[in-house]
Amino acid sequence: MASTRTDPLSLEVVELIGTVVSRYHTEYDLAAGRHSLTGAQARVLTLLAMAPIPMRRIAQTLKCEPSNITGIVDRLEARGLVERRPDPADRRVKLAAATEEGRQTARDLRDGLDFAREPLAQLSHEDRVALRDLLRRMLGEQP
Amino acid sequence: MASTRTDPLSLEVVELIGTVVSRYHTEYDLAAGRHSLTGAQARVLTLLAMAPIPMRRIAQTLKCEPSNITGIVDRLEARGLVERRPDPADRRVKLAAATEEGRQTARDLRDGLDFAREPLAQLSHEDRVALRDLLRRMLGEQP
DNA sequence: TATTGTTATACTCTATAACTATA
DNA sequence: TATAGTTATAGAGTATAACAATA
Repeated sequence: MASTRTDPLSLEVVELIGTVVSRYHTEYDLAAGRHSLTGAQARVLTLLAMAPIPMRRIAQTLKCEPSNITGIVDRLEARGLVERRPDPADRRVKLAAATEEGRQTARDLRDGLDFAREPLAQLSHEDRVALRDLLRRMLGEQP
Repeated sequence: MASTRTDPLSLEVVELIGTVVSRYHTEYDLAAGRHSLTGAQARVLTLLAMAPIPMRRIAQTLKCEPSNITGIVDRLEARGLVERRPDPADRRVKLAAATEEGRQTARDLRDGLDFAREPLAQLSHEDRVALRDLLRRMLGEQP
């Protein structure tokens, strides 16, 4: 088998994925902008809409330094989308949690992500099933 | 047919693509970092490695304001990876062009993008052909 | 007048290091 | 002493507005 890094087919797939990434990124930031959120703020809010988590774990999930999260949560908190709560089990920890308004904004954000509409609409149901299975396998998830 | 924005299959595909985007982004920035480049600098350099283009067109391609490009090209130029040239046809225009060292760095950057290695290696040749065709169709390119 | 690139400004994100309050 | 969160700082990316040179 040819190397996964140099054969023309793999290079083309990587380039196509690069195009998808660029397009997804553009539309994600657009959707965030409609709610006056930056991309980073939207990602944190989406995370917190699922469950309250400690500041440090937000940083781990987003792969950035914990000190950055302070400012991002500050700005989300100033807008009433997020709040900090004490952790009864460890008084050092602060749990960041989405407010009801924050959860609603997260839902709007997801529903407003146009990515699903235009590019995905090019594919039939069968195509989407095939794409889902390929992506699952590629990412090493369960079938 | 169910809405492309709300049916469970499409939502899962969008989520899977989100995971791919996150992973691609992480590895792209890692590859750029190995050359002491930021993501934005790496994207501009990759673009200029193909052909010299006016400052304004870089901004259009990257979907940002032209004023931002000044600083990014400044930093690439300070490292000898890029140079500004006059456009003989229009003295207002400056053409940004990769130097030989810049083109070599762009090649190293592409070859060092590990994305092709790990996730794509999970797929057989036939799988990659199928993925390529689905992505092409999704992005509205020629078969 | 319109366009190209730049400068100036302000905000956000990012990493690093030092600090505080807990553990 | 170790850890969680914060503050302070500096660099980079971003948008906006105003400017000089050229068309």
